[in-house]
Amino acid sequence: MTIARSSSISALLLRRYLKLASLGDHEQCELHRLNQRKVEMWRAETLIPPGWAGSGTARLLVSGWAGRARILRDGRRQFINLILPGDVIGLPEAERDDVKVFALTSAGTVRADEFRGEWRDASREPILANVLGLIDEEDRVFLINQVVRLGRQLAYERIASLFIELDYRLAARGASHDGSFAFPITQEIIGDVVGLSVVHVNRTLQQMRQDGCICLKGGHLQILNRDEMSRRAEFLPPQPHQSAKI
Amino acid sequence: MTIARSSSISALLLRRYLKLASLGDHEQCELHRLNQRKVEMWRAETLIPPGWAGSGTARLLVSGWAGRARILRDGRRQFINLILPGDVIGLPEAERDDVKVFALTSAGTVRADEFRGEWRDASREPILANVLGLIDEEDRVFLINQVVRLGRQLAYERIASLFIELDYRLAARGASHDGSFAFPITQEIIGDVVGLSVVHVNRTLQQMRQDGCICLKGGHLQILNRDEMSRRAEFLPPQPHQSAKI
DNA sequence: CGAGAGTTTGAATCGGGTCAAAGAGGGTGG
DNA sequence: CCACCCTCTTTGACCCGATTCAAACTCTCG
Repeated sequence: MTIARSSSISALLLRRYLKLASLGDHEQCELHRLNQRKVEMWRAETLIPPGWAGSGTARLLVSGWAGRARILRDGRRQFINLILPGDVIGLPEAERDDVKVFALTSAGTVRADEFRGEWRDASREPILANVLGLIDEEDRVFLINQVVRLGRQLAYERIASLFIELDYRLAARGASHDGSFAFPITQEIIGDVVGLSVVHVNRTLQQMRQDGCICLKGGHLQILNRDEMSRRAEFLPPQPHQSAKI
Repeated sequence: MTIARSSSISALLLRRYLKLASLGDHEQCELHRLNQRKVEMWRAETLIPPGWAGSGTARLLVSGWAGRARILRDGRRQFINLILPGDVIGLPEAERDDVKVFALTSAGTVRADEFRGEWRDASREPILANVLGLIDEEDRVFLINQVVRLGRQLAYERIASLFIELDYRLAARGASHDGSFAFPITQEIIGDVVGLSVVHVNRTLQQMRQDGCICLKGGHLQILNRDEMSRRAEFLPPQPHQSAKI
């Protein structure tokens, strides 16, 4: 029953959620309500006003990329994870005052408190609540991948792992085709994600180019040799649980 | 059919949970049921049989330490987090076939599927479900700390951060007093937690001793200079949310 | 009194960081 | 349309934190 243009907010979410469960008309209608919301744009600054943590509000990122990071006293910065269009910002477990959410590009968000309230209520929204639960699970797997990357992988492996993961996540939203996708962040940010210096990120990217593994230019990334990249990355996609309740 | 001594399972959990919410008689009774369970001992091997993931079962660690780790092809190992007495093993989000749970000492567990089913049902167990939610939240904060440690901290800082975090967690269970607690794991395991080689862990510990920051011997750790250790660690304790529902 | 596991130490090496400076784009205003 | 500027990328030289290899030492336990 949805007409949803291919670029609408609900269409983005639908593409993603339909890979996790089948949504009925009701659920699609619910998601559709998001299209009416006003989009607010932000410029490379925090997407979460200080003191917002635990305020019960949530926002949905509809365009641009963002990232959750912690800053150490002396300025060192570490991104916990990257936030892509279709991800929710402001979940209580994740948003704390010591962890800031940065807009990495100009980014559009809409209010979406339903993601914390109604839609998580399994008795009222069994399907949606289940899907959101599966997504939480995926996110936790990505966090685990991040730990492994940072703890035990070399520069080449870390970046390969990140790229493969991004491809995986973007593909689920229809934003990556054949390992080719828009890639709007700087090498400095890559460094703060994978725990390396800009300089070394650059050298490693050169190496990947030379190996014929990637083509990265003009804000666009293409994974040319997925086998080699996957092998190095040892990336494990989150296998959704067979026993998804209901 | 155990008779609850002060070291009983339910007492351990009670100490911890009472810091997060006030439990009524009903909740305490529920927890008390755990004391009747048969304890199974394990020796330094996986606590989760392969294929167990998503089977709906959960176990409570009642003695000893464990850890969740991922092993890379060439043998590199990275612990995602440490599991202490009173923590639950087998939550669906965390237990996947590619992540193994190791017993780091001989360890006792009891079956505790309630942690995944009944006790998480907010309509039947509002208080318990809320407490378990808060604990999930804490765990996620510790995961974030782990990412920051591995991504942007030096050896000294990483280990200091780990020690302070362990003290924090153990104190909540009444297992640490004045920064002094039983510490049953080897330096090799510390290394696989904080992403360093055994050798360098050793050197760093020597340094800490020399600085008068710690006393570590005979399976016992004492934090002698908490200020200095905290400063270096930049450890942020998980502030429980002011607005805990109900 | 071994034997094995864990800890400690030294020496050589390496992955990655830091510093510094030179290119490359991409906007903006004249 | 060009000059200018700011941000991002790239490259070289040097340095340092951490790893690796190897061997000695210590402790515990049978």
